[in-house]
Amino acid sequence: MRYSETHKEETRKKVVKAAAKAVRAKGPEGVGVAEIMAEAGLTHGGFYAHFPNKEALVVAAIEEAFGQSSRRFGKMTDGLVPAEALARFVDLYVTPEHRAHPERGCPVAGLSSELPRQGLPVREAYERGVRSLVGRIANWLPEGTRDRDSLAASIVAEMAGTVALSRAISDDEEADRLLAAARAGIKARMGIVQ
Amino acid sequence: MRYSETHKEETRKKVVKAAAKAVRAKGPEGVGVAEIMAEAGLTHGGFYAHFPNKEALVVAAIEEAFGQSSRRFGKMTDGLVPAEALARFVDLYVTPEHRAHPERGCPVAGLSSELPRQGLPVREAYERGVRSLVGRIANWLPEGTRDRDSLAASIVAEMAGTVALSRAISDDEEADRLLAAARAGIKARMGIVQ
DNA sequence: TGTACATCAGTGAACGCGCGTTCACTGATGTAC
DNA sequence: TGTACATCAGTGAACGCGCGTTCACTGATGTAC
Repeated sequence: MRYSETHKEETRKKVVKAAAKAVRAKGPEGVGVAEIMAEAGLTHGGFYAHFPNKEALVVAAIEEAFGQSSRRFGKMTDGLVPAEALARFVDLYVTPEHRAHPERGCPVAGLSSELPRQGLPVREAYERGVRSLVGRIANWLPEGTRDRDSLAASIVAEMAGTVALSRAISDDEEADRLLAAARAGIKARMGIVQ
Repeated sequence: MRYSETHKEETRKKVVKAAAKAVRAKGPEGVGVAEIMAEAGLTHGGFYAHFPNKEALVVAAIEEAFGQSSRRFGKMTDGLVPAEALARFVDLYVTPEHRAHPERGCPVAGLSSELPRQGLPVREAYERGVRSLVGRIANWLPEGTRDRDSLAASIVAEMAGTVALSRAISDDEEADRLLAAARAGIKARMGIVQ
């Protein structure tokens, strides 16, 4: 073979990573086939050797984006007891840093409003990602909690909604105050729950 | 004149209303000049007698959308004392009804993730709308509350984030449980604040 | 009172551009005989 | 060992379509003289 055995798979990964970044930064419509291929060092024609169409790339990109976020947050809360892990998570998620970098942030914060309008395969990939994130949070909630999943989903919604809204506020300091108020609110809520 | 004196203004209003519906349902990129003009009973060529470009229409549509939502929610909380108004607002906003109808819902819930990527005029219009909504909520918070605006913004983020996330959950009952959990959470938080 | 011209909302063809997708082709390597 | 053919990731031109924008034109009415 002209290329190593893993070559094609490596190329695919490069393409998906570039797409994961683009989909977070610019949304599903902002992912351009030619642009993504160029970022992976290729020309656009070769795209269809890897994916049947653009939608398949967006699906893979969303899965990759959730996977990346999951691994990053996983590492940072690893070994902590549930209550600490949850507090840590909130302190990592609801931050000016996260507000400033959608391109490597949580897909829920970056795509929440537009994703429900996508085609079924994309929505399904997104929903799987949401469920996985909600599941992680749910596991950190006290065992006796009633309807843990709904509560966890509600916390995810609150955090993601806050980061999304903070991005709409042009004044940095004002946005920081919103983020701080939200962190306090979520933590207070956790206190109530326990 | 061929048309009545108010004719052009009426046409413009029709166009803006159609655009306000479209921008909520499909986002700024989902607003098509030809489609909007057709909904107003006109052909696309006449568009530029009313707006310099599509972006100006999107700006007007966002202003209209916030205005509509504001008037609707205003009516429904009119005359209530602050705490009641806030509770009423939450009960109207965080609902299956709102989840099911983005096309007449709050622009924050429908556009939060994609709006920060728009051009400056659009972002500014959106930010004005957000501020107006936040201001309304802030006025309902007890006077002694520290940093009312940030707290109000955080509540808006929570409500809008919840509705947006609920739209990503395909199972209706599961989505309803999320909405109920969020309503309870927000109200509990209001209890803390007071 | 009549004629020529101005006004202006709206029409519809056309243009340009971006973008997803297709397809004939390339060129390096593996395989059959 | 050599020759012909198969394989396959990638190339780059071309196609088709949607969509924002432009522009010459229409036709009804108002105005100047």
